[in-house]
Amino acid sequence: MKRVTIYDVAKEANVSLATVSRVINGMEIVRGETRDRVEAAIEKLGYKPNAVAQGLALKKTTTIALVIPEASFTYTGQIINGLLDVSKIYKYNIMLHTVTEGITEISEVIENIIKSHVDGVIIYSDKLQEEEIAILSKYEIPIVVIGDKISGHRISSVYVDIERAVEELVDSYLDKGVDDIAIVEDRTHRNSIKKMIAGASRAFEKHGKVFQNYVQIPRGYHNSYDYLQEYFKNHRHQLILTNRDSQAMACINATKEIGVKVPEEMEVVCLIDTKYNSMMRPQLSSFSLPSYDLGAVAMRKMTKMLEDEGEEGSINLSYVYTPRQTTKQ
Amino acid sequence: MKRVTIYDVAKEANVSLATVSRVINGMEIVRGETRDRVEAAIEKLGYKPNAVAQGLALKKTTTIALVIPEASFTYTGQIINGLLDVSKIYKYNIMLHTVTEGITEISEVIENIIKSHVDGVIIYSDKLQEEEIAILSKYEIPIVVIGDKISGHRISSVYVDIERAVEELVDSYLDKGVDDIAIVEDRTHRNSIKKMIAGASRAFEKHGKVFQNYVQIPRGYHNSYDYLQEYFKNHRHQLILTNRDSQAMACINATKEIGVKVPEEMEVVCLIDTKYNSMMRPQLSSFSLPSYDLGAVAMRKMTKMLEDEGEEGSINLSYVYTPRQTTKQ
DNA sequence: CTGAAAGCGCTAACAC
DNA sequence: GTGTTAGCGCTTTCAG
Repeated sequence: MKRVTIYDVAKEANVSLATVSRVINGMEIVRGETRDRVEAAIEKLGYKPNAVAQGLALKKTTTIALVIPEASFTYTGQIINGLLDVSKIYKYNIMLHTVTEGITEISEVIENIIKSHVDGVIIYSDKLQEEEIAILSKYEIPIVVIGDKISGHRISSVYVDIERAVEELVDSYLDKGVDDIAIVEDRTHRNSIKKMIAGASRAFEKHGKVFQNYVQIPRGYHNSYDYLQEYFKNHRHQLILTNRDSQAMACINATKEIGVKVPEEMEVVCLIDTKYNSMMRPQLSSFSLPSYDLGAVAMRKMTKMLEDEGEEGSINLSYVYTPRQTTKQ
Repeated sequence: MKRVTIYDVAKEANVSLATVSRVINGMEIVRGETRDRVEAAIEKLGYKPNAVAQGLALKKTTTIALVIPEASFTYTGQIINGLLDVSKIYKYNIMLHTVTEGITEISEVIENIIKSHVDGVIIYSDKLQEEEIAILSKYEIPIVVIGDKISGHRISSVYVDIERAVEELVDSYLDKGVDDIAIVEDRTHRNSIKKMIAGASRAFEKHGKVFQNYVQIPRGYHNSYDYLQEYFKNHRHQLILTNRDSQAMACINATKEIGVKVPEEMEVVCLIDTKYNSMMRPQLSSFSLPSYDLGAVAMRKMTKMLEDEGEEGSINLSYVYTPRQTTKQ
């Protein structure tokens, strides 16, 4: 079937293409009888407006680009779900881009996005590339950043204050006299880890102490598991903080085989968990960061920026700490 | 910064826009000196070709639409990764669409895709909507279906023969005299379940028996867990087959609390697992369907269809059964 | 209320 | 080799 255009419809309905354009755009000024005729023609021909041509004429593509780190969608999946649900409401399409350290040059992705003429871009990346954002800004593309507090001209953000979360938790432990606290520092989420450490440091400082325990583990469950098994042979901590549930599980599984009891001898808390947490034993105490909301709110913010110019700002989403079986109380 | 167009570049370089078009498309016929001048202008102005305009002129958007069920990216995530890696190589953009029963009308998504004028669409959906495929075909949009064997004019597919996988497994158990075998029938993956049952049925038939055990569970881990706990109070099976690792875990956790020993008293095998399988105890015996490859091969197939017309066909990807701790041997 | 025509940015013959 | 020009399909003044 040859793609039918607005001309075909116009001819069929015996009107000009301008009129057809008016009815597909729901303009009220078209006379009822004419409208019916056009709609009949559209129906008969199976006409669908060409979004590409509309995009050209309107300088507006109604699609926004989403940039995420590839790898485990276990975490980003929820963000995507939130984003898509909202994008559906506002009729935006989503162009998906992933960046993988070493594999995908982020600059290529940015280049691509610029060429695409998307209406905006939502970036969720652990390592926020100032430089890339600057380029996008130069082309005046509205940006919403997920996970980092940052704002500016045509730039908004949605984030969770990880630093404060960790600070509060560590603070409460220090109050109880627990001060052998360690943060597992994976290679994949440097930025988050930095914030976690900053939060812990602040809490320690408040107690006149200095925080310095971070355990650097290699990437991937198996590697970190092996590493941790070795590590725990001659290290012990009262509380371990990790970024992801998988890392927390690696710690727990590694110590289990050496006979360390969780939570009696070692407590464990992670920032982000997945649905698998409810299937695992012990169930991890976690902050359950609101992933779905991060996505949904980011998309909502984007639509606002697109509709009423100058709606920039950063939104701080709240978290809920949920103690489960890996902490004492 | 006002978006610079091909005209601006042409003026800056003192050539016609046709020449600029030639150099950005890498046509060799441009004289070296001219090319340099144009490239200098492009660089100076920060010009990026407008993909929308190119799309209109070429009737080719170099973007393909991906349709997946929303919800758990834990499984589809790998498919997406495979797809994106390949799409990067061939310079295609991915438009992400999700369909959720009850929330998103699939017909709306299809409508959207048609308007977008994508070059092709890759569909991964448990319930393959013949009707939707028919509509896409009508508009002559090349399709690659993931997970179902189907092909036709401009339609290809990439799948794993689940039916055979289950048949072989069940057959081997029947050979050993184990015949109290049940399949967990979740509400979410009807199509897969149908194939699993078909496979089991064939094996049973071969042994002069008839398969009839399917346990219908509700959606979601908690619901199914509760349901199964009730169920196992007065039902026992020697072997349980599930679609996802989460469902297998629900069975295991539900029976554990009643004192059923896995794998001694009950064996469990799932079709698809995730990275969490290596963290859980017991580790599930599984088929580990090649999710990443499904995505990668599907995308590769799509590029082939797009380049050389008439490359349709269906590709059967192989699986590997990996016995772990939930089966006896 | 409807039509004619210019223009969105780029490609692809077709001339020169 | 390089420029001219006619579209690609749609929106949007501006007339009528």
